[in-house]
Amino acid sequence: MAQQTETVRRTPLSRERVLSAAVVLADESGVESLSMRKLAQQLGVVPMALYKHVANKEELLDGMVDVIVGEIDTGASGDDWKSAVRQRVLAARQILLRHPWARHVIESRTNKSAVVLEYMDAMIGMFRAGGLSVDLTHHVMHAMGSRMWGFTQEVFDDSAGAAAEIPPAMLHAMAEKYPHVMEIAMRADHDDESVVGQGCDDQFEFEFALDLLLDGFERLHEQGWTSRGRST
Amino acid sequence: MAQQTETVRRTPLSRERVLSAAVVLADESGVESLSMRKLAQQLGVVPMALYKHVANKEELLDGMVDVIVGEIDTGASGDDWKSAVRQRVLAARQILLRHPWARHVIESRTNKSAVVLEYMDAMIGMFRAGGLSVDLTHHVMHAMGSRMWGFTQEVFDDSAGAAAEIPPAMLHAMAEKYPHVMEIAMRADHDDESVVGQGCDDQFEFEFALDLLLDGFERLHEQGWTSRGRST
DNA sequence: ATTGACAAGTGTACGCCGTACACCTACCTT
DNA sequence: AAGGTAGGTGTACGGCGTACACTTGTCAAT
Repeated sequence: MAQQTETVRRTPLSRERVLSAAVVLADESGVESLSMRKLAQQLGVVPMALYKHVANKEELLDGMVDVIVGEIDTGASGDDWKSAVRQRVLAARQILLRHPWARHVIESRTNKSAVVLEYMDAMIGMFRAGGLSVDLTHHVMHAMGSRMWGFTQEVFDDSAGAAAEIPPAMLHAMAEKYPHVMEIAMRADHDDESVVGQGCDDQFEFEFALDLLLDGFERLHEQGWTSRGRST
Repeated sequence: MAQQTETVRRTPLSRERVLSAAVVLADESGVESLSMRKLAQQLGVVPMALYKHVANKEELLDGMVDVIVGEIDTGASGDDWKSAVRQRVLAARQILLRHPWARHVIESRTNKSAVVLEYMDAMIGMFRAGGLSVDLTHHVMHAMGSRMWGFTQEVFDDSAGAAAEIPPAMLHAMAEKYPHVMEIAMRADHDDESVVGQGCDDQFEFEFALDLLLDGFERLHEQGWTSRGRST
């Protein structure tokens, strides 16, 4: 009678199954509420089972980043380096936008996996192929910062969108205390002759900054930049 | 005999005392190991006592950011807007460097305190005083991102400094897999004719990117920038 | 001098977390 | 048939944030 262990013997765990379940869970309810226990439950397994596939939670997060970075479209393009980089970064952005938690996780990771190193190596290669010197490329990569992953750290919170729900009295008080902030927030909010609509257009802001940087890189490159201001 | 409750009745807690003790603790052992319980112990008090002065841990972190931001030297300068902003940002950087944990905390905060809003308002004011339009200033602030606090998100980890401790065999393997990364890492590492010394010079990288951005802002401003590419 | 309100600090307890460690069990190799 | 091994289990521990009920010390009004 001994029934076949269970109806059909569920598909076994694997590192891949663990990681992608974790990504799904983070997409759904945020990375801050992702726990080994909830992840295990989702997979119909006891928490400790996960530890046969990932060393610990840190490594789980590393793996999740790899999954995301692996999704980035790295289709080659024969364009000039600027367009190539631009295209790659915007492709990364498309992916990152679908996994809002990834921003935070990427920033907090300290070890770089093979997948991440490959991505970075390829991007460095784009600048080098464009003729930028090793040194200039080095600085340029630093200047890119997390923008190479397609996100800005949104220090400048979208105070505009929220303005609608703030009582007028408080709005007035804020306008007195933070006149410049309000000026910008209000403009972004109801500037009817612009495209923005609600709040401000994150995509526009991102491309604005990206192009500013790329143009700056190009200018330095054309001027034959060499460690200005440093002794030879 | 009843001794006077305790030798001398310790100085009472206060929000300020709690916050600055938290800052000290984070400076010493990192923000990730800062807990309400350890903080309480440090203050010679039971954990729940803290909750009379901060609502919860989130608010504690907010308050810690305020302490740091409050330290930033905001001495006015009569210079042109570019130098003024540059000076302010580098002042912020000096403070942030002394509190490495603040980077992460500032980035993860979602609510902006009065102190933070004041800082941002002042910085916006600098651009406006320099004659930049509201729109341009808006985009410029986005482009600054967390650089306005004096830090870059160090996505590009200092692989150079670490290279010294990696066995040559692995170094060789890495050079084959990530040639461009290695090229940069090695150059930054033992480029004897540069100032850099060990690894790469973070301060230089920061100023490089900051100046690139500021120069870009200036150029756009001089060209009378108006929402390029957007319909009127 | 008595009262009583109120702010500050305490003690206990709950539910969550990551994970060490010993165990079982199914399967594969020989 | 024997035994090694990889994958899944169960129990348990110490740490976390914090709810809630409590004592205590202080001071103003009576």
